[in-house]
Amino acid sequence: MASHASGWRQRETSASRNDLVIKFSEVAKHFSKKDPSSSSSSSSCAPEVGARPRWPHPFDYNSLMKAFSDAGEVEEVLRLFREMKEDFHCRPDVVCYTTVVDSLATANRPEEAVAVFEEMVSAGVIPDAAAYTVLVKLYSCHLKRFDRAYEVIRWMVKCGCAPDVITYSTLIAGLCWAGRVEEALGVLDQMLEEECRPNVHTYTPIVQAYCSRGSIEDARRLVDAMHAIGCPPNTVTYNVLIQALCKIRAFEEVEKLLEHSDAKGWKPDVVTYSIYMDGPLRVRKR
DNA sequence: TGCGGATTAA
Repeated sequence: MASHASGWRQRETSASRNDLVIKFSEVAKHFSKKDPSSSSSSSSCAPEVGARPRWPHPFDYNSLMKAFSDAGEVEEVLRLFREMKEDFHCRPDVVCYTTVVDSLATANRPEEAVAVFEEMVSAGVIPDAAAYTVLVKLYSCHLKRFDRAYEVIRWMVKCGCAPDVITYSTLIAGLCWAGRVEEALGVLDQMLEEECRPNVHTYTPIVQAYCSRGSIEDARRLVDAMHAIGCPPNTVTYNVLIQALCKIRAFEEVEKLLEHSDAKGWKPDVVTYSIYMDGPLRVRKR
């Protein structure tokens, strides 16, 4: 494997192009074997507009609302939410409220998302960590209102609901996307103090932030540190790093990472090869 | 048995 990538970098030969085609077809075969359903997108799994649950119970409503939410059909989510309350007098529970709030937040309808959260609280439904985390995501990732995000976390603590890894990782991701890496590292420290163990989802956005500001050395160091502290980077983490390395044309290093992927305990996927092939091809096109 | 988290792109 080491030979073909350095081939692309050095010269444009038909042999290296053939290698690329062969590699690609291998990868394609691998994925079609492994996951026969991967061709169907999430939207094709969406229920039909106007669908109703079999039973007017929160569980059934939520399953349907979630399916519409995943498909980006917010109006259908809201229709079901209204229907369960008004037509069936079926009281939504935390899970239902969280699905609706998240769906609105994702659809960039923050005011409505907050209104539904408030409705939940005034209906006497106690938010859990997932419900609060959706609010943290809204303020941190969507609105970049970090003051509000911190406020939500203080609020949940006060209500006796401890923020968990996902809550903190969500906040960290928002900070990283906003370029506030140092602050994200502060949140990481806070997690450690509270003995809330970070995982790959916590570190990967930080790796990403380092990469996007060009601090590749910091990214490399963090990836190594993840191995050392028993939170090994996975394919997503490596994809982030590989993309940054391709951008600075460090194809030899990418090649090494791929070569040692087995030993490091991760497997390149479609995204990896898509990044990997795009890099050298883009350079060659110049 | 149903809710919240990180990556690519034409």
